[in-house]
Amino acid sequence: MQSINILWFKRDLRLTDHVPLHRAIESGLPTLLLYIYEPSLVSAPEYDLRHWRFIWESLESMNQELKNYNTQVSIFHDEVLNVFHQLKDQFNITSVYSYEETGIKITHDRDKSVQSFCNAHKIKWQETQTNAVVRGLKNRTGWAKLWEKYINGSMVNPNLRKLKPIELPTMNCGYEIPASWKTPHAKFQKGGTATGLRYMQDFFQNRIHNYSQHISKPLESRRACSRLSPYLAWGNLSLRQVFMAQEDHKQTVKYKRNHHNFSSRLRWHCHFIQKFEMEDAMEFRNLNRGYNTLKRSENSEHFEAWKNGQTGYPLVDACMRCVTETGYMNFRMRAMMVSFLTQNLWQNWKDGATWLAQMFLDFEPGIHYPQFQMQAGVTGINTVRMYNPVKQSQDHDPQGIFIKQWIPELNNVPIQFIHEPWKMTSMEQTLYQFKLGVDYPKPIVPLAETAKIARDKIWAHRDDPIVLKEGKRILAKHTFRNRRN
DNA sequence: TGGTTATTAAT
DNA sequence: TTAATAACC
Repeated sequence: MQSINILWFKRDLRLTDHVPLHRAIESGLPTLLLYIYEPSLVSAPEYDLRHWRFIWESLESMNQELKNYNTQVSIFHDEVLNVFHQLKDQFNITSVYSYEETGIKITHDRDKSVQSFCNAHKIKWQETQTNAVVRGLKNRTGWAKLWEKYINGSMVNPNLRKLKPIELPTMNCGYEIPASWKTPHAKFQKGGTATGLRYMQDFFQNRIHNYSQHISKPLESRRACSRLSPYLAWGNLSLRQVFMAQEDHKQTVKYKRNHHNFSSRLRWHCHFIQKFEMEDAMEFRNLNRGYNTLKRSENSEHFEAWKNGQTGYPLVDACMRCVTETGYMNFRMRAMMVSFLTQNLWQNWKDGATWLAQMFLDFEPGIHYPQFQMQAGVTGINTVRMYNPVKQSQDHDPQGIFIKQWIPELNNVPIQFIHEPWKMTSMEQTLYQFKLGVDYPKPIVPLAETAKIARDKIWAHRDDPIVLKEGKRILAKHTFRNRRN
């Protein structure tokens, strides 16, 4: 039997700055490049067609480049262990190389079973640290230094010329790859390193000058922000690749404020993933278990209204519809959507987190859950930020252009009512041929009242002894101790 | 990178 | 009376 190594791609769909691929190639053995679509992940509620499509585009982009080296990524659609078992029957597998994944429970459990499989068959599984996320830390002491070390390290570009092609026998591995995964969709960003690089170059050359000014605006942010999030989430680009490009470009401009603001957000990226890496129960439970006793309501009608953009609050509804259609939303509006669900509608964060995971093309578990819980106010260490959608609307979409783009029912509503259509009198509704409650819903909950109730409850609960005790634990584990407060 | 309300300072 | 600031949720 032929001895081979396996390079198992997960959320690292690229060929540049790829340490495991480099190590696999340099080992000297022929390396099988492998990607596996897993049915158990495909059926998980966090994932959506948009993700499988993005992955397909990423793989195609890799295979396009690999043509020059007479090889391809082998793509399967079956459970990982089934694929590994069949490969083991065909080859003498020496090592499996991959990146460490900070994922949801399904992928974590799968990794544990892969580890047992490897142990049982004397296969060495060599995992490499992903970006600046460090496995096995007990607290954050020294983590900032590790981040610096990673970000200032050199890129590791594998020598693809050394790849030795492998004849793969016909294998009976699971299912066809659905045609819908291979069909591009114009409204979503296209996957692949080449596309990611084009976004990056365009950002630094043409768009970053509006970054700080437009970052909070639902419409303008779509152009002024980098739009690199899906390429980072799926590993089309490495974090330091983006960071270094930013540093290089910063040297060429006079005003560095935008670069500074952008790079500070690149810093936050690994900070949150590290938090989830060290506290993966956040996928299911409140980080601060003191909040378990603060009960939320369960109202499926409210939840459905939120999901479908039918809450009666124009900016909330526009954002929800937009993210469903396009997979992207800027940070502030994401925070507002979550704030409305968990504070005004007083719903648990879990179902909302699952839904938006599905909708965000850039779904990154390690950022998603910590952010969601912070916004839901269940960490006990962050101040609760409750967004007023009317104020956000007046501040960041004053002309209602974004709102009207996503809520055509409001097309007839004049600008003075676009943020608060419920304030139109029946005479004005007749005048503008718009009927509240017919053309567009009345607000499903009163804004000021629900906000006050939520604020009072959340803040009263801050003094709960378990919240305080947990707060201390969380601070010690997840924040930088050498800092004051 | 919140919002609301009470308090104080500035006209 | 209003703008700025602090306190509180």
